[in-house]
Amino acid sequence: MAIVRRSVKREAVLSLLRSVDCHPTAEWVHGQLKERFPDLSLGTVYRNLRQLEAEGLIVALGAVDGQERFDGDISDHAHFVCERCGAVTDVELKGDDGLAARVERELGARVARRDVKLRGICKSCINKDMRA
Amino acid sequence: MAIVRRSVKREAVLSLLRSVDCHPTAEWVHGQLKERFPDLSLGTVYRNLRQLEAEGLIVALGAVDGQERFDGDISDHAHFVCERCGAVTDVELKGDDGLAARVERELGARVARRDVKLRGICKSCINKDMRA
DNA sequence: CCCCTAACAGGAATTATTCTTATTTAAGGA
DNA sequence: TCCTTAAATAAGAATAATTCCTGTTAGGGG
Repeated sequence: MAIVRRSVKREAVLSLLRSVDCHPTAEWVHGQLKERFPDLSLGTVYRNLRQLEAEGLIVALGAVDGQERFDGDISDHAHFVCERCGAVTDVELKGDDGLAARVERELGARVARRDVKLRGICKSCINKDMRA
Repeated sequence: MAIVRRSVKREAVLSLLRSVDCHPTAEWVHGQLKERFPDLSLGTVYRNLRQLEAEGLIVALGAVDGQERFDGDISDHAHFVCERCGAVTDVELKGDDGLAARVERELGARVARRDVKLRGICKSCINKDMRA
């Protein structure tokens, strides 16, 4: 019988990601959990993030300014990325546009997930520009 | 008056990107152009790719397997990314779904571009799995 | 012919991420 | 409780894509 060990630290990474609405980097996660686990190493955070992603419990959103972002919300939704400050905001996606089905038909591929990102300048960066 | 110097190498990078339908990495571009410019350095390729992107003449698609991919086709279209072999395929996008407009309204942001990616397994990787 | 500036090669530096190794931990059985 | 075993870990080394730096070259305007 497979020994199923739950890692307390991995659970902590997962629930942290689920509890925030930002889209943290590995380093941010490490900083947050350092309080509760003073000996937490950055390598452990990376390893657990990768494992959680492999299990489909979290999603990697791609790098913003050279650092990977993670999302604990695995529901189908889009993201707005501010190219000025790097902030990532969730955006509701209404229904399926049939794109995945079309790609499966036209390319003979199997589509596992879609990833919709909008890039631009967020409200607060626009306001900063005004004041400048 | 601004001195506008055309860089032969930058032009070569741009027209190479425009002439292929794959979505190359900087290293691939460097390898291709090495024939014509034996002393071409990888740093120059990176610099020119960045500059072309800043000018809006090419698009950076985000990293696949740790390496940035570039696209010389700046028309609004989606991409299918094979998670097995890393191949990137263009997918036509039919019209605007109004998402960008909704985000501008709801978030007060300015949306510059949308980026739609589908991930999964491409046809040829599916076939490889069959044979295995 | 002389500046001025962009462009360049070559290589060093940076840095996010992964890998390695020795160690610790916890679960389950005896 | 003690032992076995495999996952989990910390710490730090290693990797590798990308950027930065320095000295040099070359073209165009004046």
